[in-house]
Amino acid sequence: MANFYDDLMTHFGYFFEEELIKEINASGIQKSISKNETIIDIGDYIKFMPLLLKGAIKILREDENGDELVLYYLEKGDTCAMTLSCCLGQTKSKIRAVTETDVELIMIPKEKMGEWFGKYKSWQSFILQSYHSRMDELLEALDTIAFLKMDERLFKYLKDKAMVTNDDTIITTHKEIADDLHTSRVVISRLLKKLENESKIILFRSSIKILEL
DNA sequence: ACATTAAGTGATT
DNA sequence: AATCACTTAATGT
Repeated sequence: MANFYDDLMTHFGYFFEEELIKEINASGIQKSISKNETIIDIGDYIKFMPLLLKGAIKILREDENGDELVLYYLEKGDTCAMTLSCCLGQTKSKIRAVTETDVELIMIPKEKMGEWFGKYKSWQSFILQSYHSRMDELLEALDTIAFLKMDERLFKYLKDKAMVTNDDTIITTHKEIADDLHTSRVVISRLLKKLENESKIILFRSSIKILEL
């Protein structure tokens, strides 16, 4: 008999009243997803709203040419603001969500969202707060792109990545980073080399160790 | 040993 | 910062 009541309590217990936790426990579906899976794609209709229990999810935007750009990461205790607006407005997703690590989450049927919004004050403020913090992160991402140079963006990207994976060694290739930051591999290779000379990182084949956190 | 993939480099725009 | 063309090094079969 699968039950995630305890997980719920540890991650959301301080936030939600017990009644609500029980409701989530009753109507949510727990899912484990392995790393690098696309859980929501652009154009998808969203039927569930995810509550993240473990792991991290990368939120991406894609342009007409299929080029990607990372917007922000979701961590445990977070939810995706996009699903909120999609569920409410019945529109398609405008972002892609890819698991950055192995992930455990609870899927909540979208019908419950509106129902709980009126019923539980804690749910209401949770949704509102999520919106707020997602908006902040979005603005931060915008600032990063608009005002920071590529080398600073790159270092911030590495630190963010180390943060969400809880590991100062990042397993990735220069190509992948280039795709995430929407630039070319050559540029990343050169900037990484520069960071290495500044003793901020150490480069290996297919992995990078961050020294300055 | 050979092919493939990741990373480094110089030159050009 | 992007692109090209090429090299070198590590890995896979």
